[in-house]
Amino acid sequence: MEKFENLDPKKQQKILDSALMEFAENGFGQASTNRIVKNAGIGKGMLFYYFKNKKDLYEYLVDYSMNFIINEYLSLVDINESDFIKRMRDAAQIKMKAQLENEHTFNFMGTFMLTKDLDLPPHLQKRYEHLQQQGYALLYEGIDKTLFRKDVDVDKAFNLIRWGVDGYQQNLLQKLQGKKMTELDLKPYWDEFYEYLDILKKSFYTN
Amino acid sequence: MEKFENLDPKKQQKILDSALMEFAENGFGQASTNRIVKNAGIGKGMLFYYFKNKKDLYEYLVDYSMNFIINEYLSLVDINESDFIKRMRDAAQIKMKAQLENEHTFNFMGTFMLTKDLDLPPHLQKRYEHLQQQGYALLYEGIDKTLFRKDVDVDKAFNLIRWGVDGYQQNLLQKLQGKKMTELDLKPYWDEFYEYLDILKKSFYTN
DNA sequence: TAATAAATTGACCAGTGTGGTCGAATGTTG
DNA sequence: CAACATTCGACCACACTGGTCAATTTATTA
Repeated sequence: MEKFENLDPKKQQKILDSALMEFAENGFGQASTNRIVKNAGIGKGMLFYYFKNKKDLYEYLVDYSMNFIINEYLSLVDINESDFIKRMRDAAQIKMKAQLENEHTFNFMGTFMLTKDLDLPPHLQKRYEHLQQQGYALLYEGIDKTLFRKDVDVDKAFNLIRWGVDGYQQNLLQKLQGKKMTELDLKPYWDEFYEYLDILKKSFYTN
Repeated sequence: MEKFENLDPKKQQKILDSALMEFAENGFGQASTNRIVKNAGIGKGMLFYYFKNKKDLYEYLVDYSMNFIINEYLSLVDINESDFIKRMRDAAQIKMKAQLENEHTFNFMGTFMLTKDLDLPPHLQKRYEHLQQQGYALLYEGIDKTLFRKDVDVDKAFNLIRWGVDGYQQNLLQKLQGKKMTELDLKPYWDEFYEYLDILKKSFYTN
């Protein structure tokens, strides 16, 4: 494992990306180590020089992805912002940035969370539950419910805002798919996003 | 092909479900005919007695799925309903019903549409484009825009409503996943859905 | 009932891909 | 030079691939 971590970061990332992609698209069982090394541009032997076997590699990826998502997303969102829409705004921007910088990680984690085709060793399982809990807190903890309209069920407004934000994000990701991220100007998209948020605010908050 | 269509419908469906599932989960290339026959509970030979090869089977499934989605979903939505929210309500109910009755078809069509790992023969390609067009019309054709609030961009309201409806539907499907559909009482869920729609109406229509 | 036809099976085929190993070659350091 | 770390891909036994087909069971007809 240390072998892999002392590698040239560029190469490291290429291997990670290749593996994350392969597992995300095919699940653990159907994923092919041959394809991984081919797409990573390394010899077959190296993969098993860095990781002792397929499962070991997979668990490393789970660990890596969870770290990434916690460090580059969840822990960066200000949980003290009690205005739900503002918090969603921050979260969306942070998430989008992380997602554009490392889409394979998010894809991998996404399919991992909803298929779970391998049971994890206890320490990873623990960390996974912690991550879920942190994701939950991000959405629901410490929100100021007094900002919402009185004539609308707060939880429902909650969900509608969430679905709206997610919908826009999904939409944007699809539009940006494949685009080179270098000097990609996101400003107009954020402006549009803010307009959506204004509408949501006008619709679900007391004005 | 006629061989397959003259089969006992129960058995027919079991084979279809097995194949739809296999292709949906693994794509054309990675899908295994061995797994298909095993899960369908038939001998290997029969599959190639009904369909001349793997590709033939796949194309049959595409055709079948498109027919299903058009007949049991798209063509049942009243395109003359000009109230967007009402049309979305109808569409959601029809779609949900179809989806619960035949989830594998929707899964298959879903992954097919966004991966397209096989190019279709022209007549299927045509039908596919027609289906996309029908899906578009369902959302955008003949909507009465005067119902919307004047101080909110109509297209954005459009999208927010769409995302809200999709979000709820997604949410509901997940909750109902695996549940037996026999005597499954959807009424409370539709009631909840209507409450959401009321909120959307209150928020985005002129009152 | 006997004869014919249709439906069904799974062992079998050659070929491809599997996760993983290892001896040899190359690079690095002292 | 020697000792060691890194890298490769041919190679392994084996599992699985899409597809075939002789043999058998089942249904239909005469």
